[in-house]
Amino acid sequence: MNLDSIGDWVRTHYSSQVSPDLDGKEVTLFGWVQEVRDLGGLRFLILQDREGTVQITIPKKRVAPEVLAKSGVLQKRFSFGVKGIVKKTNMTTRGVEVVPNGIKVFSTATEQLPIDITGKTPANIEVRLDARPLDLTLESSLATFKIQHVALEAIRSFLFEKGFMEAHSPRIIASATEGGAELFTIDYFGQKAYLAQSPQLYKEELTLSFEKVFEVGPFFRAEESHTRRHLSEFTSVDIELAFANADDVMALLEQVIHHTFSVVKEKCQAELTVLGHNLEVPALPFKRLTYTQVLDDLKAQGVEVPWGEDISTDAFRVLGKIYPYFYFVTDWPTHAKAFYIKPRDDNPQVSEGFDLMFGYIELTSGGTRICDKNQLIERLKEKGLNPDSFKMHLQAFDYGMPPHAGWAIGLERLTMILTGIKNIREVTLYPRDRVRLTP
RNA sequence: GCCCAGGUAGUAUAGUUCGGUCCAGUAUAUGCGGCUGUCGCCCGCAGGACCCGGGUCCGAAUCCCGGCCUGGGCGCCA
Repeated sequence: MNLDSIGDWVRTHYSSQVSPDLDGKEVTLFGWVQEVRDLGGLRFLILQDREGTVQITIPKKRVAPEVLAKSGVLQKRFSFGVKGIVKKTNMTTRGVEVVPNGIKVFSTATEQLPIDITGKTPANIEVRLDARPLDLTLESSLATFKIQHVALEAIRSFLFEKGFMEAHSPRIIASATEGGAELFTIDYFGQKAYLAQSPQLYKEELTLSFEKVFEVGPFFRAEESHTRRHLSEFTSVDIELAFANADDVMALLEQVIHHTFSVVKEKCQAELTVLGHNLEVPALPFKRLTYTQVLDDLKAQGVEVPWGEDISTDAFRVLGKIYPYFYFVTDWPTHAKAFYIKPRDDNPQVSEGFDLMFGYIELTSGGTRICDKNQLIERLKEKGLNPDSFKMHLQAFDYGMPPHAGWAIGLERLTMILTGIKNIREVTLYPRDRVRLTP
């Protein structure tokens, strides 16, 4: 087959911009064949681009022979261009169609696609992920990642507005940031190194200089998790704020969430419709429950959790039924939290750490951090960690570590909530989990 | 790491209970033919599958054993 080059053709419109008021005008469209419906004397092509679809109508007896011939070779997913006249019509759902004067075929596709790109016969998740480049062309996939894009843009602009500086901490690190055994090891020129599980210590150190700092980036957990809400590589939206405590950053967090939901609801109505998701902008403030209150609520539901113990997923599922939307859980037992979380001054058994839950899913965790070096060393020891391993971090506490607090949002989990999609792998372009390393 | 469920055409599934009616049905996709207003187009025809290996049996998609692969739950967490 003879393929065409773009030549002097320049896209004039995306599919979504082809509107009835362009009636009679010539447009140049680039995209892919989503569907061909051939009725004999009449052929319909659905051109898809990243913004949507538009119908190309070919009345076989009334177009130039070369246009007819070109339109005849087109199959699903062929990349092509159309130069044609917009026609206002009540025969299509969009109210427009394009009758081509010229067609260019840029590239072909296999006859039998691995998944149904029109969404009539949906494929299972592993089939979709194996064919991810194609799967991402589905309107539902595009809608998902458009929403994630808009959400992240909203978060960034909100934080910029509040005076935060964006930072980039290392992914390759020399020792465990939080002391867990859940790090991936790598060979760093013969030296043992790790992939960062969080930017926690670096962003704390940056409060010395930047004061208000955030980072968006991938982090790595070598946990053999097998659930619909865990990844080996996930994207964290991390902030740290100097001269602030948990209450301050909780207030900031709920504003960020509120803003993000508002922007997505406003800008992504079409995408939400494609996904069939009705997004509610949450009312502020979010409910604040102490750990102890949560235990009482659970007890009332017949779920006994001894004070001091972690709350199991099953227990959170019960709690999520009582509080199906956003809620904070505060005042966690100190020993249940990471070493850098500050114990309360009035009751050291209880910490200033918090989680932001959505139903049973933990979306964010954060808290006031310890800024006193000796206290931090004590907490390291209590956690069974060796302060010597944290020497490089601890030096920051010799240079006037300010009181500070922060949190981390799981971007993929946020996207799940925004889209209503139940599997975290669907909202991740190329997910990495216990068994998946490709594509 | 522990536990559960499952592998049937490109895709999604029926059939597995209680072995024979299944050289495996349906939808969609693909190929060919037809059709001038489709938009889950329609009509006709065609090709296309029981994860792998072993076992039981007259007979295995179905039962048993082993392997491989996948999904999900727990723990952990974002």
